[in-house]
Amino acid sequence: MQNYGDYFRALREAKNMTLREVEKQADVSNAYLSQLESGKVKQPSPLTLHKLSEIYGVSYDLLMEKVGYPVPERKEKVKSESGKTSIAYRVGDISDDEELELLNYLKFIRNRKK
Amino acid sequence: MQNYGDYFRALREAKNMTLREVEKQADVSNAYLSQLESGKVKQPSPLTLHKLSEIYGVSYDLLMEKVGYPVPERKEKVKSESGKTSIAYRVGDISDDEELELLNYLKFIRNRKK
DNA sequence: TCGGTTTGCTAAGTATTGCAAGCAAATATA
DNA sequence: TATATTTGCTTGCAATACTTAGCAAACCGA
Repeated sequence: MQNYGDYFRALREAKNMTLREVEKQADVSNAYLSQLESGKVKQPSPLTLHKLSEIYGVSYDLLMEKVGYPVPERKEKVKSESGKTSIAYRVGDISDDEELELLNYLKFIRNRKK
Repeated sequence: MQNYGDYFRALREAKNMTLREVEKQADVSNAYLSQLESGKVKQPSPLTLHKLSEIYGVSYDLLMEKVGYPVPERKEKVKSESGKTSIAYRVGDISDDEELELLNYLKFIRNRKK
């Protein structure tokens, strides 16, 4: 995993693009791209990876994983009508009692504001 | 959220943890955590966010989005004018301000019975 | 009250991301 | 051949993530 620079270079060359072409489209300097491809960059920022993923047509997740960032779990359950998952999702794990109190408090907040 | 430092602080206090407790579990210095919570850090690394997400029991995705990193594409993800993920995707109809209030109230709840 | 411990914070330092400028070799154009 | 342009690369720099060391106030038991 030391040499994902080669991987980025392969992606670019597969698209027959020059460093300066990628620079223009991704708004990332050709200097930095060169460093990236020669293994002199350890962990490019998620934003940079996101731009490159769009240009090269590979998934953002894949690039995140390539450079060693934790990758979000896919099976995250995220939606609920009752609001339980939703509140825990934003506030952290909570007990049923706490959930009830929070929902009541949320109601209080909203009535107060009116 | 402009100052997500408050959010991280609320998460920690809702768990009744000290900076040094989080430091131990996350292997992130208490000094840096303090800077993070007081808004002196712009974009903590994905690895740091991942560790904190596990300790605080919130989703890694949520923290990534909070600090402004691109989040992996999801099926029906819709962007609002502000660029943030829309309410339709976000679970529950909870604003950032409400979220902070809920976290602070949760902290109150948990300290109350001691 | 006193001495130790806890807690949050700041200061200073290291390492890395990413950029602007510019160099050297290859390639194109005359 | 001679000149200009393209291409990848290196150097020096600013910004920032993150650490170690340590300070000041609050806390706590004797």
